[in-house]
Amino acid sequence: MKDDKLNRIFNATLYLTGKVGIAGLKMSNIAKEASMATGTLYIYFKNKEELLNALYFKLQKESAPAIINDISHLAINIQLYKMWKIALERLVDNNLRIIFLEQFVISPYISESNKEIDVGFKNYLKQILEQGKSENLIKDANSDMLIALIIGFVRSFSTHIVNDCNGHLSEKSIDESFSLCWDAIKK
Amino acid sequence: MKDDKLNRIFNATLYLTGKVGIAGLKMSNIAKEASMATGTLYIYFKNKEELLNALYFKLQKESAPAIINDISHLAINIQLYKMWKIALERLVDNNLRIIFLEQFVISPYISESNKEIDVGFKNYLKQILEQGKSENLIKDANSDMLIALIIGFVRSFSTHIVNDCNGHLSEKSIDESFSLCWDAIKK
DNA sequence: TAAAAATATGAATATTTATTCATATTTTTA
DNA sequence: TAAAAATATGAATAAATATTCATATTTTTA
Repeated sequence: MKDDKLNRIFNATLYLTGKVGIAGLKMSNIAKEASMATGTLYIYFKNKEELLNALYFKLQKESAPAIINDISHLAINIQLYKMWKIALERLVDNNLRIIFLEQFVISPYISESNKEIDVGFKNYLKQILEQGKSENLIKDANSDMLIALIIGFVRSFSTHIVNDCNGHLSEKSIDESFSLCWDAIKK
Repeated sequence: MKDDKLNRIFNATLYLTGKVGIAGLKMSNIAKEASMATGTLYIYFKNKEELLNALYFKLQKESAPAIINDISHLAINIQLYKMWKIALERLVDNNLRIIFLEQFVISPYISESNKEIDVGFKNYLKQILEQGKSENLIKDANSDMLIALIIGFVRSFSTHIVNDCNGHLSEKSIDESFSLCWDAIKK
């Protein structure tokens, strides 16, 4: 199955990036981790650069919030809570992705075309925040500042959960952390 | 002057890490950026690994908060404000350091001895927060969660200032961002 | 099911990049 | 200030790692 091989390659790459960083990534190790011969990697990708760019592209695509339309009719704080929950759960489940994405964007491997793709998450968040401000629910602070708080916190907290709590994220943690977040941004 | 050469090497390494990541770091480029011959690097460092570890060690040492003792008699919110301000200003001034540190800790270059060094900042923050809880000023939430919010926000916001505001950090920004932070953690 | 096509292998080769070293320059010593 | 020591140079070499390719295996086609 072709997709299976691709996934094995991608998973191996993510796993190894978390372990040794992009600086330590070797094609031979990726192949070994994916249980295949080094040469096989070159059947699926022209070279290392294309492999990494393909993975980046896939991760970017997947990180687009799938739930945007379903929640737009809800109250702002509920929308934000749902986004918070989904983002936090995703980050905990996919902590390796963050490491890869953050390193990749400043690595020498990133292609020009991939540079242009950007997370819709931020824009969507911004939109909700602006609406919240107009409804007088959210502080009238600079949106970028509010976004920095939300995104910085969710990332930092998810890393803590992964590193110090063995990846176990309780409902209580989700609710309490969102509560902190909400207290910061609410009017 | 020996120190000058060392600084040139360190600055070149930081600069290039910001530009191409640790994955893209080449001894020849470091030398060129520092305006010296490649061989000269090997007079100051045994090899690439030692150069990077030395830089990491230096950054870690410098990041220890120098002002701890001066402010411990002040009210908790003032202590936190001062720490916030200093941390934010430092991060904006030294954004390249964060990039280096974050990549380095999971790179294959980090030595065992350097793994043990850790930031006193978190511990100090924890201490202040615990005191704040006992004085009923800070929410009775898990300290690691509060720390994640503070550190995540300050990092994320400093990155925004560097990337989108040309590194210009106004007093207003410092105060407003701290105000968000304080609203999140205060009782 | 036999030939053709596609996929897989990993040792051999090519490429990149770290490191060395013979030589040159600068600084220190006495 | 002249010899000795320290520092600097960058082309040559060594080492690490990406990529290819002759060969083997598996899958598809008809």
